[in-house]
Amino acid sequence: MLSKTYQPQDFENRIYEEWQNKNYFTAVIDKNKKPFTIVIPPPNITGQLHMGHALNNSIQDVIIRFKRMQGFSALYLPGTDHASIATEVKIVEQMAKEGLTKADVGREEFLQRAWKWKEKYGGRIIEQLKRLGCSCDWSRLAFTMDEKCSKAVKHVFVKLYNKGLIYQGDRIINWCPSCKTALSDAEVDYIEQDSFLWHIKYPLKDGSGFITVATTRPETMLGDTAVAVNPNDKRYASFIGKTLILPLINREIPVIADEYVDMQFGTGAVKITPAHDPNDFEVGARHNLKVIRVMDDGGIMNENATKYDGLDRFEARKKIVQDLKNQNLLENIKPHKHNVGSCYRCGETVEPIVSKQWFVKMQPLAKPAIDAVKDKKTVFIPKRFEKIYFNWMENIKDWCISRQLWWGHRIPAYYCTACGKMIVSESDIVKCPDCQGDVYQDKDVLDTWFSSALWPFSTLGYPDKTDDLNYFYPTNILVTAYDIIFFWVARMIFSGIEHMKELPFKDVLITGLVRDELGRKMSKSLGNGIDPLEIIEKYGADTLRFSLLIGTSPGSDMRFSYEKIEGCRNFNNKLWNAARFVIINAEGQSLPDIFNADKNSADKWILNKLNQLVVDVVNNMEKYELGLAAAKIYDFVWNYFCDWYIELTKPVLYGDDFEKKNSTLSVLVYVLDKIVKLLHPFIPFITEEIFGNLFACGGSIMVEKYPVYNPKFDYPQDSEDMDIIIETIRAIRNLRSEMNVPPSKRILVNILPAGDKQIFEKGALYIQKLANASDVILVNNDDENKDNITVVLPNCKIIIASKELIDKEKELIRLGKELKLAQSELMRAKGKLQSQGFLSKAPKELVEAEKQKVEKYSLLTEQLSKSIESIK
RNA sequence: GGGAGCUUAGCUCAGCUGGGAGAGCAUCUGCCUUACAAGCAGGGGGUCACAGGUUCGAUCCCUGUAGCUCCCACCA
Repeated sequence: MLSKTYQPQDFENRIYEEWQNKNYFTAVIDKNKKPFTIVIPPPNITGQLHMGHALNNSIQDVIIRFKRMQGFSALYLPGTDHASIATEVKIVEQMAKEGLTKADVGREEFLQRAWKWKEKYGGRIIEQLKRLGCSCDWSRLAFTMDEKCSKAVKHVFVKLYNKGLIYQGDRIINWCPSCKTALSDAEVDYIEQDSFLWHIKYPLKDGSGFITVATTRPETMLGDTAVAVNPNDKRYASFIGKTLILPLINREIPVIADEYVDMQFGTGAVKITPAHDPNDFEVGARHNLKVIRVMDDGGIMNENATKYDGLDRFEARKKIVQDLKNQNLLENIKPHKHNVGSCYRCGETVEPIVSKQWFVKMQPLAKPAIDAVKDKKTVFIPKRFEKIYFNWMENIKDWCISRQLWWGHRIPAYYCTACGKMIVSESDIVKCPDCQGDVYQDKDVLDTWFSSALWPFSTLGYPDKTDDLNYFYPTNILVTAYDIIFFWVARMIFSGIEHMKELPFKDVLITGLVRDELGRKMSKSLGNGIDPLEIIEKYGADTLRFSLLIGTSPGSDMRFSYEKIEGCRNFNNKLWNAARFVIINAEGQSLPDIFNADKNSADKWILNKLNQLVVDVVNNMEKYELGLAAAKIYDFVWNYFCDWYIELTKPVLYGDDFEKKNSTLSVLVYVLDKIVKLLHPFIPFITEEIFGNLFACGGSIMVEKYPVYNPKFDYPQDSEDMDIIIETIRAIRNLRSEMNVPPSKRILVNILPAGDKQIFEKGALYIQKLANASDVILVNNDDENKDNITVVLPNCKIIIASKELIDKEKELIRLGKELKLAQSELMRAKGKLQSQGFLSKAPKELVEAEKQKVEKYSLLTEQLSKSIESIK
């Protein structure tokens, strides 16, 4: 027996265990079934479940459960990401507490610690996903650094290297002085900061004057190897080719001309520091300038900085500015806002520096990846995100993939200590193949996203041609937030094309961000994050899932709100109690088969509405319009099934005709069964619990069929008739309320049908019970008694003769209101029909409908006026 | 500098290809009616940001304006 209120804590965990024990999550390769695959965006092993995960995985789970119920062999492949930098930062922090550094423990021990850490904490988020109810195939749980994925990484690296798409080179890259590693362009966040534009005088060697340059980073001047001006700049024409003396260092540097210089900005003269600025690096390359690094990997000035050697870069800046001032070389300091790049992991200001790194050549990979999306082989939902994708792909630069970290996939390149030869190899190398000399492996590891890019196929066994890969690839849909389109989605697309010759997924469903109640991004630093687990504890996973899904739309951010959570909890409670009603009544009865049952008009009405709902919902689900689908079911359950159908069954259930009772019960059970099946993907636990109690057959709703349209239960006429009865009940209730009739008071209701009398004959009992009437009498004509209150509806006239209940004034006001409404409707319809354009161009049905409205409302107006007259 | 999104009831938001504005919450009135007070019945509340255009007809399509938000670029 179900408890009186919905208590998710009583069953969620138990049900999840049952599902696992029965292996319902394990996808089976079945040639008779179509596969449907989703690979999880692997959460970082450092992570704990946050609202973003909760949203993202709820969506994936809804889709996979829906497809599973539709008969697909549905695989929801879970896994975690080693998160190179993020994890390494954690380990370093952990060691710092023991007073240790990476250098102290060395690579081996560091990695041991990292693996230990992974074993201890890497599974946290997996357990949390289980609490959420995710039906992931845990037997296929993957990890970006497991054997399978590592094999794929090495294979791909070697393949791309041999193809000339991976190369090593001295290039300017983003460097994090805190993490002490190179970063890709995508890993740098730009934050606007208030700073200054320092104007510095660079004297000419011949003593004939000076050029003033403007810079935001005076400390880099120590690495200047030229000053550039625009070739069209008349102010500086005579300076081009002359030599300057770099202050503080006294290096001779040339004045060069380059189109890159914007004449409008600053002084129109730019100091060129090829080692510490990406643009300057380009200019330097064009003019064969020397590249002089003045900082080390920790952001400390080096020996090239002469007397500033050993100073932190920001200390050096202060000192240099002071020294320039003292030498009278500082012409001006202007406040200036500019964007400063910072490390996306630690927030430290990144330093562009020239360094030897590994790169992926992007042009050849990007081209087919752009075409594929243009050809709609992969579709973004919503579509607008395709622009973001194109924009990035079309302007892509080579991808810096080497990281000076220890936690990650080691680059499979080896160097011979004897002959210096470099060997790139999938298998481990111990001796140089040329000279048999000792070799050592490249010390760097790969960007985390290098392995993530292979995720849709590395997890299925690539490069081996496994059965899984053959059956489950390509995957069907990728569900992810918009903030990792560049990091991940784009890279998976070109990787899938390059290595599998097939796109990794058909659809990309982009989710929005879950913001806090004030609309702010949830973040650690703000401390405004809401823990999904706390919500699950208190309200249940189903409630959390439903609140994240109902009424939301792809790609747009949503606001978390406790009000919504409670609303969804209330819905679950409503569903729970509706189920309780059905189960209490149906228990122990032997019910007739639904197809043979003798169905009354209410039964037919709800079956017809259910059919419409099923069609709508499946349609929405197929298009991944989960928010709409959920809202429609919610509406049906509450406003049709509970508020009307259950109430309509009561006169039958509390009557004494057993046959009718059992027929109605069979419909109640049938509809409830479909409801919980429709809802199961969204709220899997409560629906399973109800299903189990409803049928007590030991089966699981998880493996039941998703509802489909049933042509046997199409009852358009009965449905329309019942709508009329409902409308009539509403009108009476409305009248009672406006007339202040106490709920306990029963009133006699006369009804004069406007058309088909049968509708009301069939519906009289419903009207009586639901409108609290002492009796309902069908009359043939209106006696127009002045003491009657009448309500004119399109299909009938309600006449109530209880004059003691009537307040004449109120009744006149009410009738006046109705008359006004009817008149405005009449005008509207007439107006439409007067337009020649409408008559000739609008669809015929619409014109016909308007004509009928004119008829209907003229009649209504006439009758209402009569009523008003009669009361007066 | 380039691009995207948003602006709908007091609040939070839906509204799929143009054919009479919706939900939840809040609010007001009345109800402990034997599934549910986490509830029931009824009510009030909107120039769909603004201005043009296309159309017989625009919340929806086009153009422009304003405000807010975000992404990309990185003029030193």
